[in-house]
Amino acid sequence: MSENYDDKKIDHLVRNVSEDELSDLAELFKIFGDSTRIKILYDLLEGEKNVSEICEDLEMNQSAISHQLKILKTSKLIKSRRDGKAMIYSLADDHVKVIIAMGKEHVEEG
Amino acid sequence: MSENYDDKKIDHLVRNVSEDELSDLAELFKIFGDSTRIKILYDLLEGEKNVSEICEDLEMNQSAISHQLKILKTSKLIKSRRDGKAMIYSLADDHVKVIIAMGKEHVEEG
DNA sequence: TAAACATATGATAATATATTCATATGAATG
DNA sequence: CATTCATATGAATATATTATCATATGTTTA
Repeated sequence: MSENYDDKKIDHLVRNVSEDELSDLAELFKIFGDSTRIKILYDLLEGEKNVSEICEDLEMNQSAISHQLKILKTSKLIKSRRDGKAMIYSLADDHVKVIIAMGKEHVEEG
Repeated sequence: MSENYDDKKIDHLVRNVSEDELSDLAELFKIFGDSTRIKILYDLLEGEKNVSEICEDLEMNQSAISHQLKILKTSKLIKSRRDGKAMIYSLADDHVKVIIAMGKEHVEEG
């Protein structure tokens, strides 16, 4: 991540957002709006992990995790590669970190 | 808004987030994860508005809007004051703008 | 190549959520 | 003070979503 967010950049990003773009945004935030998924994303901030590791970290069963991994992958928030029998997942980009950080700041101040 | 988000600040915010905090974050993002609510929030970026104005802007009926306004207010994303017969709503803080901006940047690049 | 291992997937049931309709509340006004 | 206007709210319905269970797929290894 090499970007820097100041007032000017934020104002520019927020200008002229169409209804369709707002709907896309809602879909994106919906992905973050589930505690299982956000825990998976946060888990992957530590680095790439396979499904079993994520299951252990979250103390949840494999099927539930796999279902949520699929949703996260469809949303392009994570990517995967195969390593032998295992599937290894990692974050697709740095926005996850920024979005979590922004949310945390709001929650902290509330 | 007078803050500036750089890598260092973001990394610090993202450090040591507890399970409970992640659940709170999920709840926050869930609020953004509905197109009616995010449209209301975006509408209020223009400034404070009463319920009727929001209904017209979104072309939705008053009851649906009021229900969502209540959810937004409970989440402390908006605040309200009375002006005669009207209730006037406005954003509670600047995080809304930042969170929408971050989301938009992700959506644009996807 | 059969068995074991890791993950994915489909169906189901339980739960949550959004909108609508009807109506209640609260303020202004003739 | 009765009516109108603006908003809020409760109930009901429709829809979406999540976790679980059972099982399928794909990979390695004995």
